[in-house]
This record gives sequence, structure tokens and C-alpha cells, in this order.
Amino acid sequence: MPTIAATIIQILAEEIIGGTLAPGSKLEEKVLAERFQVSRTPVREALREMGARGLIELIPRHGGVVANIGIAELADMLEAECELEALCAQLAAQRMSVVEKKQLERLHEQTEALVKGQDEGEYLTLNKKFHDVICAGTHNQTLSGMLRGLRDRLSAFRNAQAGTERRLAVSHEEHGAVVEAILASDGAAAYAAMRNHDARLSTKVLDRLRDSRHERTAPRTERPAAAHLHST
Amino acid sequence: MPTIAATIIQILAEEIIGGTLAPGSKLEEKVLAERFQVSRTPVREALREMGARGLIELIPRHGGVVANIGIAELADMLEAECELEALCAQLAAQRMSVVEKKQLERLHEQTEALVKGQDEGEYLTLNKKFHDVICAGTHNQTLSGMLRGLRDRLSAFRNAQAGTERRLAVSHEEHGAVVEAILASDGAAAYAAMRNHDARLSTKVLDRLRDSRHERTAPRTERPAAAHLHST
DNA sequence: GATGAATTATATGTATACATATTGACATCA
DNA sequence: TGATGTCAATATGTATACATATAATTCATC
Repeated sequence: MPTIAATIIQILAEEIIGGTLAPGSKLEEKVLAERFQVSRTPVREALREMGARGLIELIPRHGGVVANIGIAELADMLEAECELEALCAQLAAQRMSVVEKKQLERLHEQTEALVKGQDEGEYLTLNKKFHDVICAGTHNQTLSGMLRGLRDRLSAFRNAQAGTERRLAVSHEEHGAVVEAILASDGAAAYAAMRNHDARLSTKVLDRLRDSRHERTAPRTERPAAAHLHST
Repeated sequence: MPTIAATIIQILAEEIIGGTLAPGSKLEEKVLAERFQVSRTPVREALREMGARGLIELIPRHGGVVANIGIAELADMLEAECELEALCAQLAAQRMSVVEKKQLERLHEQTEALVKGQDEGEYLTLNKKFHDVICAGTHNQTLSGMLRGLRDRLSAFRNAQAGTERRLAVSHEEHGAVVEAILASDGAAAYAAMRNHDARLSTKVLDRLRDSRHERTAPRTERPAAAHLHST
């Protein structure tokens, strides 16, 4: 039997990652305690752990809010994700076993039908699986763990925005290039293909955020020395 | 005034990273509570956060122990560190401002004296600073945060072992190559130099661990499919 | 009517008390 | 002798109670 705190973490994390709990939402201990019919103790521990994971922001004596990412931070996270994921793709290409490759190939084929059917919801599920399989393919728990943690944090934010990605076909095609490179055990090609894929999505996400922020509130001046994103 | 839990985290983390608390040490809430003259509550919260950070292992109903890294995990972490650090060096080369570069250069020069004087203790301090400056030079908080977290976890482990690095001169020379590349804004060279540096250290750390484990206890068979470390 | 100080209210931080699961010892039995 | 099961001891998990800092409200004053 898992501990109550662990259960709460799982539920809240899913809600944050899934977008039910929007970034900026306040998380009050008392409210959560009542909701889960438990005392504040396990709730506090859950919040603390989620804070350490970066899913929520935890300010002393002010409680927690679902991590609301500024434009500068988002740019950082997207860049890190892009680099990490490309690296993982490269390692996966070099290390995946035959059965792992087969699994990846099948997954990609299954997705094809969803693209034609424009089934966005199911597509996103398989999309997550796709990246997870590649993570596992690195045979490096540290790297894959870091990437997945980062993806979770970003996911929380992506899902809070409207439609995630209209043109499924383009994404699918880019995935195809990654799959092909991995099946051919071509690390460099896998790296390049994945980097290209993520970089394109990143600019889209950033653009959309910039637009939506511009309408409502002035952008927070968080990091004056702007990064030269993807200048490589 | 920081919270008690935060204070405890800082103290314990330092002890773990510094090697005072050796990997495998049990961390009992009651003992810690008595030591810090506080109740178990803040201690528990501290432990939980450190668990999320990976500094300690936290098993439900069994309490926490300072993270004791197996050979397979260590290999994973070292590989991740190597790749991340090389990436950061590359970005730093591309993005560091003039003053940041100057700072890095000065730091490297200061270290030179310590190498000649064989002052290991002080060298390690500046060594950490050296890597921190490069982290900052990426202008990417996400990446640098991940790398620093990883370095902390590894540091806990490195310091538990005997002498960290005998041949300071070699290390210093390798650092020199990194500095040179960064000052020249040569991303590729910085990447290669840092990767070379970390890869060499990694094999040394792994070898030493393998030896020490072989003497005492049989290696845990944790990940049957061994990674092809640094096969790129 | 607006501003600001003082007071009340509330949420978080910490301490204590209780519930429950695990560990170890000891006894019993095959 | 060794294995197993019961019981006591103890550590963790959870709940409740108290302390304190922040927020919200009130009320007085300008």
C-alpha cells in the first residue's frame, strides 16, 4: 500500500501535467486536505516533493502555485529539451536492441492511422509513448529521467495552451526521419532529425506564448541578456 | 528568516556533498530531530525534498539513506554529466560576455599557482567554481541547473572515495584547452575539450569504484544490458 | 472619499500525539 | 538444528494542536 502523500503526488502531478490544473493556480494545503479527506501533513509533503521536481513553485509562507513559466524560462527549458532529446535519440540509435527498434517501428506505424484520422487526443498519447521509448533506448536512466522530468514540466505548460499542434502530418513525418535513422543505427542522423523536430516545435510554442502574453500583460523582464536560441 | 526545513536541507546537503555523510548512511528522523533540536516535522520535509533531488534514497516506511550509487547508475550519471557539461561548454563559448570570459580566464590563472603548490583542497574549491562559471555562461538556467544538480550528486559520491585526483597538472592542462576554446568563442572546440576532460575523469572514477567494490562485496547486477560507454 | 494604521483573520511553519507497519528477539515446532 | 510464528520494540505515516507571519478588513483620520 503506497503512502497517502505518494498518492496525492501522483494525482496532482497528473492534473498539472495534463493541464487540468492550470499554471498559476494556487494550491492551498487546507483545500487540498479537504478535497482528499486527509490531514495537511501528507499534503504538505506532496507539495514539497513536487516543488523539488519543479512542477510547482513553493515560496516560504506563501504556499504553492502551479509553476507558471515566463518566456525566458520557457526558452531555456525548450532549448534544454531540444538538446537533451537529440542526444537521447543519438544514443538510442547506437544502443537500441532489435526488439526495442521493432517496438519503435510498430509504434510509428500505429500513429500513421491516427494522423489520417486526425485523432488528436490519441495521437498525443502515442506521441508521448514514442518519446518514452526513445528515452528507454538510451539505456541511461539518468539521462532519460532528466529528459522525462523536463518533458513533464513542459507538458504542464503546453497543455494549458490551446491546440498543441495542428499539423499532425508534419510532426509525423519528422518522427519518421528519426525512426529511420534509429533503425539504421545512425546516431548522427538521429541526433539531427530529432533536433530539427524539437527546434521547429519550440519556435511555435514560444511564438504562441509571446502572442498570448502580449495581449494581456507586459512581458516580465526576467533575463535582460537574451539567449541566442538555436544559434548553432 | 528562512524556514527550519530549508536550513536543515542546506546543512545536510552540504554534508552529503562534502562527504561527511557517507553514502549508505542511515538518516533517522528522530536522531536528526534531536541533533537539530527541532521536531520531526521539518526534518521529514527536508528529507523528502532531498529525496526528490536524488541526494538521498527514500523508501516508504524505511526511512532514508544517503544515496549509494551502484556501478551501473554511476556509469549513467557520469555519462550524462559528460554530455551535459560538454554541451554547456559549447553554449558558453558561444554566449559568454566579455566580462564572463575575463572572469573565467582569471580563475584559470589563479588555479595555476595551486597546481604548482599541490594545494589539493583549495584546488577543488576553485575547480568547482570553474565549472560553475561555465554553467552560468550558458545563459540557460534549466541546463545549468540540471548539470549542477547532477554534479552535486556525483560530488557526494566522489568525496566519499579517497583522493579525488592525483594529477592536478593534467586536469589543469585540460581545463586550459577548454578555456582557450571558450575565449576564442569556438563552440565545437570547447565541446570537444570538455568532453575529453570529463571522459578521462569518468573512466578513472569508474575504475576506482570497480576495484573497491570488488574487494569488499560482489557487484550488484543492476542493469544486465551494459551500456557501451563513450562509444561515440 | 481616500489614505493609512491597527486589528482581525487566515494560511503556513512547527510541535506533539496517535496509528500502523516493520524489525528483531524469542519461543515453539517440525 | 533450522524454520516459522508470535510478540515487543521502534520507526515511519498521519492527524491534531499550537505559534507565527502574512493577508484582509476595519476604522480613524486627513
